[in-house]
Amino acid sequence: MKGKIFIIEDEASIVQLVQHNLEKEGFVVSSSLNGNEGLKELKKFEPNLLLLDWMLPDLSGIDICKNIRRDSNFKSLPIIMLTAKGEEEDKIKGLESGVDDYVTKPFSFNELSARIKAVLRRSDPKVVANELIFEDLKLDRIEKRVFRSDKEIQLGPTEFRLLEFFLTNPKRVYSRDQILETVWPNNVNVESRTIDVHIRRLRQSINIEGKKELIRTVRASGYSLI
Amino acid sequence: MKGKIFIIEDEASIVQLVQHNLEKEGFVVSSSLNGNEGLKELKKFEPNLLLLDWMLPDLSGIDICKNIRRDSNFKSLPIIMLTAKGEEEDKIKGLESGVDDYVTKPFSFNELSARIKAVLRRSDPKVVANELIFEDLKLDRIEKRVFRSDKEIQLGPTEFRLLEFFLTNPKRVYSRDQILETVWPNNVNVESRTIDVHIRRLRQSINIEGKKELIRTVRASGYSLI
DNA sequence: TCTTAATGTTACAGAAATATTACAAATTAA
DNA sequence: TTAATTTGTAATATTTCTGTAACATTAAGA
Repeated sequence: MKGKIFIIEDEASIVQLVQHNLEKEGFVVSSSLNGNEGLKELKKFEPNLLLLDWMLPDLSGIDICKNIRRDSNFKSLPIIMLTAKGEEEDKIKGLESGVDDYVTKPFSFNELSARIKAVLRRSDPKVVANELIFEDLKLDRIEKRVFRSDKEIQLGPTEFRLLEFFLTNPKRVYSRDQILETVWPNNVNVESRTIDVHIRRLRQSINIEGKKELIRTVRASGYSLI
Repeated sequence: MKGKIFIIEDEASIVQLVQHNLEKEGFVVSSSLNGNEGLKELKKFEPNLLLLDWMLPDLSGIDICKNIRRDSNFKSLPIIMLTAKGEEEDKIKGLESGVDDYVTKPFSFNELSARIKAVLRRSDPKVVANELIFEDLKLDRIEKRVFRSDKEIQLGPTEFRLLEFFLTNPKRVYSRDQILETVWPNNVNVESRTIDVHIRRLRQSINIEGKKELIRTVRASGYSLI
């Protein structure tokens, strides 16, 4: 079950872009171009998260923030602030007014999306997918646990990330280079053969007696989750 | 759903040729003959991929590239660089400025098209066709799987490429030389009779009981997919 | 029908890719 | 600090794939 997101932001183009993409991801979205009205609508809408522009024509983002925090119904509403580059970042960072995160414009939708999910995951795990599931394999991103057929499996950090990666796109074949780029921290240089070893370790961990192999080797191409 | 492609290239004849052919293939294409303007238009256009000339009158391709990579909205926009022959290939190859591929002029449209699709397939699989289908034969380029009448078939790497090749132009007859050029990695020398053997292996794999032969021998000419 | 060139088929050795193992260095926990 | 875990790599084993040569079969024209 995806959650509800409210946007208060005066640049219509941004609202449009974000709203459209979030809806495509399954969120229910409502928005306002204006601070005062936005506040009212927001309280009717009861979102799981608020995207809030820092600089609005009528009310400043900060004022809205404070207003919200005073209202016992919304005291713990997660807020992500949208700020223009260089816009007193320090103030916002240090801000104890209860902003959960902030994103500086211009931002890519993917970046924003990732932040939203990260915040929701912490504050309201129900509304965001924390579990990646494929067949009888389950990975919980919050609890950092992995299960095969309801039996918990112990993985090292790298094997965990590797499995997480495969689970985001089951069946798709990834080359060793693609795996390296995504699973390993940037600018780390490891031999591409190293991946074989981690694949082996992952296989060994997730293959329990009597269940089928889940990682497929595609010669000359790479690996995939079946 | 095909994607959007933007072209920045000052030779009008090239732009025309490429734009026309890409549109014929179903892409939405926009272009600019000029670096500075191109940058602006590009950001409005929001393409899935950029074709970028290496040498432009005003800005160099490299500068554009850097500009794009600094903009968080376009940080991961795939870029294919167009370069004249011998034009500091090494620099471009070694380039860490985030070019995804490059094509040297003069190039055939087919070559360019193939590169574009290969890059898109990695970065943005939604916008490019991943399944090649002919009668009851299906090849999935992302999952690297082949099915005949919904029954999965196991192929070695070369047989996979060979079938992929035939599937891009069913019914067309290819000579052994054409097959060699396209299916085998460049600068590899193999006997042309070797192809017969691979055809045999491919036939053996894709011919399932009760279904008709799919590869046709055209004496003195070559082979085709029926 | 005979001849011949082209294609089909088979088997096999070497090559290439992947799997496995062991170990030392690096990291983390105790 | 020591102990335990995790990581990357190199060395080795195993598997799978490739190209070729040798021989078989087929098709088409003389």
